[in-house]
Amino acid sequence: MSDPVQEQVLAARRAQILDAAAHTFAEKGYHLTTIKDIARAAGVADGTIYLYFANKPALLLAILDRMTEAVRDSVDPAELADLDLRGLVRATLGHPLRALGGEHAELFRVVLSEVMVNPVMREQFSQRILTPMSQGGELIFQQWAAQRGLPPERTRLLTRAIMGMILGLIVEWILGDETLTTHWDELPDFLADLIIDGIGDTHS
Amino acid sequence: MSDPVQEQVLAARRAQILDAAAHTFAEKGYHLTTIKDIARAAGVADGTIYLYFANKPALLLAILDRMTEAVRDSVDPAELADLDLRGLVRATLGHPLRALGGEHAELFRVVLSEVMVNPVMREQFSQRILTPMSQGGELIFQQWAAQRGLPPERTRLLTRAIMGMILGLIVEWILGDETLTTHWDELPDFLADLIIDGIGDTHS
Amino acid sequence: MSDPVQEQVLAARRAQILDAAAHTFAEKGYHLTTIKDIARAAGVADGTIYLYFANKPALLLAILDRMTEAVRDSVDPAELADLDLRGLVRATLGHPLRALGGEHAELFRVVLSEVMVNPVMREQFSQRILTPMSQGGELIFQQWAAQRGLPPERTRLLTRAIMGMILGLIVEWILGDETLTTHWDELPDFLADLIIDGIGDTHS
Amino acid sequence: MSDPVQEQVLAARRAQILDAAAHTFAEKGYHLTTIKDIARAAGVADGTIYLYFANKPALLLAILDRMTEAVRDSVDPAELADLDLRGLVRATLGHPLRALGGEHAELFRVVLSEVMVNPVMREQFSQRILTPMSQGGELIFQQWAAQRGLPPERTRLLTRAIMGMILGLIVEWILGDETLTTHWDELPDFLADLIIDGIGDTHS
DNA sequence: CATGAATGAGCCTTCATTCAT
DNA sequence: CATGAATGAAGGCTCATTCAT
Repeated sequence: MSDPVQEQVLAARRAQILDAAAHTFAEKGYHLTTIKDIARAAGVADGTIYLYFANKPALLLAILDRMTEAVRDSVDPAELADLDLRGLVRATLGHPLRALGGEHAELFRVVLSEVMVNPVMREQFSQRILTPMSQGGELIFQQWAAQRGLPPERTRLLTRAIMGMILGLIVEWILGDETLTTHWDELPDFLADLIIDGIGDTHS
Repeated sequence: MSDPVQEQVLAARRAQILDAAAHTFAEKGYHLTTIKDIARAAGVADGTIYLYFANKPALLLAILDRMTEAVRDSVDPAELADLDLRGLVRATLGHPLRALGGEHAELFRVVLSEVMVNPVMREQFSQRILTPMSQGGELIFQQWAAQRGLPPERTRLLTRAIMGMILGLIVEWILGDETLTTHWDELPDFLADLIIDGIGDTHS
Repeated sequence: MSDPVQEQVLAARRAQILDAAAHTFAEKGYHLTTIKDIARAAGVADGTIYLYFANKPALLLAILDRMTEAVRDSVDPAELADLDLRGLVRATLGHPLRALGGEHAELFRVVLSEVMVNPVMREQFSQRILTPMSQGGELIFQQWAAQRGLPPERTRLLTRAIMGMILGLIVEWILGDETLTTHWDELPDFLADLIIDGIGDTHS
Repeated sequence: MSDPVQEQVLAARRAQILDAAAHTFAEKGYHLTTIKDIARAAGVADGTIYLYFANKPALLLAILDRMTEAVRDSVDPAELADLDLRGLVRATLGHPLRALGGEHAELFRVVLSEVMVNPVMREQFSQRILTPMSQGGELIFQQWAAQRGLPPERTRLLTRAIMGMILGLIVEWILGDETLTTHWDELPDFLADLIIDGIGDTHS
């Protein structure tokens, strides 16, 4: 049990199964994937999976855990320290767009799909991904808003709006929007300008 | 067959089944709902459902059809005619937020969940909801963009960003964000201001 | 009820349904044919069929009845009267080979298939087709056997052997034997020679 | 997988299921037999059957395979080597009459019934049973026919006629002919005489 | 720990039959 | 008599989960 070598082996096997699950889920979707599919992809027996995970939903939850870490690790607070507003917004937008819009997209699609429909997953997703993002975003804008004398209510809505934009763009992208596929890399800049300057002709 | 009264009866029964399906899907999700569940909810026998719909997926598609009509009917072009930019944006945002965020939300959740994972549903959703919205949005901004000398590319991205914001906010709201639940009605105004003016300190 | 015109109409409708059933059974087989298939082919409603036939098996039984008549009608006792042995055998063989091997074959296939497995059909088939054929055959050979001083036992076996040959050849033909398809018309002559002369080299 | 003991166990279970299927099919017919029936008869769970057979038709095909082997094993070429014509014909007839007419008859009935109606089964039956029998028979008669200067065409028809006689007699027997039931054992001798000598009064 | 054969509840779907119109 | 919508029992098959080896 407490043998560190043994623990490593177990952790490795767990990871191997989770890799297989992620890969298969991404390919066929959660409901169309069978435990047998995952076992085959992982090169283990069906029963083995139940030595590492309680059941099929637990696999998806574990994948969500992993995604949580990936998102968390992609944020470097130090990096945000000396940026001006535009840089800040640009960075805030760029991270999730890159983290979730890249190769993890197929998996994110499956997770989000289940999150929308499964209460347990929804709760976990909110707690681990959405809430931290909201709070992080609010923190960033709070300071700036205080200087401008804006009510905190606005900050909260602003954060939601920006997060929504990110989430929605990823969804649109997942659904196959060609314009987004082509211009994905330009988005952070474009959106930062949009959010900061708006589109309005304020001088006329 | 061609008896108009009989046709009405059949249409009513179809609607009755579809109502039951929508209700049950919304409650338990698509995959956890059985045909028996729907039949019971509709007060008909299992087999009766197959007189009106080819199979289970067809029920979901029919629901998507219904949603399509609901969204389409909620837009009144005449209403948009003499609005200024701010009013235009406000209206553009308000419609889908109300149409999909209101009572149809539970259903929208199920549909979107399946759309993300099921190619057939995705195709239909893109064709019937997303593409019309994109084109409508682009049309609206095109004229305005032409006056400002902006490249059409920007118009396209702008449309996506705004649509994304709408979609993402609905998703966030579905996932249970309290701030959004509380301030849902203020969103159109708030977002219109954000999009037109931006948050930036333009005078300094 | 006793209105002769009305009776004609009813008989015609019954025949129309039976035609449709025969046609559909022949095409798809008994078990793969649905009442709806037959109704469509007959141009009537599903329920109408039950006004003329008790249930699905009854349709097959009625078809067997029809086949019985067809076989019976194809035999003309007068024709057999002044034939010599060879002619007699030839005629005896030719009739069923033509009656069941021709266009009725598809239907005969279905009937025989069900006869082999369904006790009720088997009983009927034996009573109406097999037994009459046996008795007819025995009658024909009896007289001839008596002249030769053969025991009646032999006559009975001989009849079975010849009937078996006919039945078996039809089955082989149904199963797609090419040699038989090509030489079907020569069979009566060939078989008559075989049965009468044998293949043996009787002089050596 | 490659454990020979385990393989034996699996083969035994497969046989056990196939036995149960054969028994139940023979009793109730193919279409009236449910997977549950077979499972119960085999003493296993429904799902277990699908670990050994792809689906219900596969069970029937496997039974056909078994019958093929039984027929093949019943033929001993060496035994036929030094027989005269009469002995040869007698042996040729006796084998299938015993192989298919004995205890396998019930099963043969079901198989033949389905063969007549199901293209896949028909193809398999032709390939595995009918064609080998034809070719075997042709081979046997060819040599003899060559000596007599008969055209090969006749040999082919002769083989079909004899095979047809066998097949047809089995069918008649299956359908419950009492004369055949009583005199089944005498058939090979009787038929051999009939085929070789014919019934004709060759001297008159 | 690993295996994978076995389980059996449960799902979607079909279709013969009925009966109100 | 004719219709055809409605019924609901039943069937083939899948697959998450267990447990003896």
